[in-house]
Amino acid sequence: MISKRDQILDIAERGYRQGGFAGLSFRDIAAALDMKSASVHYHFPHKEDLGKAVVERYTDNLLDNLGAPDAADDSVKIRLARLVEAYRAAYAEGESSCLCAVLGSVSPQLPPAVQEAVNSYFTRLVTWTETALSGAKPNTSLSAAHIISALQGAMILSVAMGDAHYLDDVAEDLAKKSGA
Amino acid sequence: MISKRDQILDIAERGYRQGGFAGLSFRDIAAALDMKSASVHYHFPHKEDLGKAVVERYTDNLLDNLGAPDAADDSVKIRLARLVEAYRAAYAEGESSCLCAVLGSVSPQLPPAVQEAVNSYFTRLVTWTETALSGAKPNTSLSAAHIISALQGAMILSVAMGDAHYLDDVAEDLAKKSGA
DNA sequence: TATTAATTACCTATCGATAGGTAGGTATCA
DNA sequence: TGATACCTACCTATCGATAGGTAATTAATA
Repeated sequence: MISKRDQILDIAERGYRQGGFAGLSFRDIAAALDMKSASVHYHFPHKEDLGKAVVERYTDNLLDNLGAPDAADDSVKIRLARLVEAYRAAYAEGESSCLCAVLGSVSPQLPPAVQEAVNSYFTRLVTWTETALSGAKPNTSLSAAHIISALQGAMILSVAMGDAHYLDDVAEDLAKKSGA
Repeated sequence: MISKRDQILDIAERGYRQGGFAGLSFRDIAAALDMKSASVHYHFPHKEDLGKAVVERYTDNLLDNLGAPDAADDSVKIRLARLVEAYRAAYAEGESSCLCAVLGSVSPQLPPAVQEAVNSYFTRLVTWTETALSGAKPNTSLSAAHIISALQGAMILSVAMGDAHYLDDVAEDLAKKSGA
């Protein structure tokens, strides 16, 4: 049985990804769970608390799914394929953006704790990708920041145009460049 | 002398880029221009009208700055440099995202007219880039969608991390790949 | 074991602030 | 005189947040 707290986090994550931080209210969440907004405040006193918790859980879940970036029995290609697949799956469920693309693009206007959580998301993800890349042939034009940028951008294009092919193209391109 | 309508558009563009569509109100705009919110409604009756106008002007301005994508006396490298420079300049003034990255990422929740304007932005920009790219050596791994994705993503990283180097790196990489 | 104390997870009701939007009046011009 | 560009004054709906209360569960104690 899934705790009410986690249900709130689920609704909030979906809501933020679809409409941004300012686009989802305590009442929206309460309505979706058939409860009162005051009860949502019980679990997360301030909106900043909720935003922070959503982003942190999102980050932890993603890194869990990605697994170790330095497992000896994985190739660079396999590691990057896991990364790309995570983004494709995220888009596929609900045709919505990466949470941290949505939030990161308006970072200056976010509550400090949420800002920091988003910052941490990107830091951890770039670090993961850098580690995953170590051992790649140096002549390949792959860099961690470039890969994350390309995925984030393609996700936005796909959402804005309602067409997954932008993300698919980047996936294919990355698969090719990461060799056999 | 700059018309009040254009001043509203200026404020709205900056506001949307920093805080998203839901993050800027008629009252915010009025306060910034030392007028009343009812007067903003005089120029743009509904928020949807304002959003649409902001995106359309943004798109037109960008394409104006980019110039013709098929001028005979320009190389592919020069054209792409203009594109990249437009994005770097957009970030530099206010360290804020591309308007259509902010809006596009929450597209499903935007008023229809704004959604269409954002869609049109990406369509026109990808078309421009495709034309600008024609004539490039086919062995280069450059595609219009990839370039736009990379720029949008890097811009988000730069805004979220408060560090322009993500955008700079993509710029450098693109310059290298587009040959002499 | 029975009683008490605390805690959990909600509720109703309300706060001041703010959202988008409107009706109708007023000053300034061609 | 009529259009333009504002204004005052207001509306309804919603925002995040808080106060105060209640039933059910759990922990501690006599």
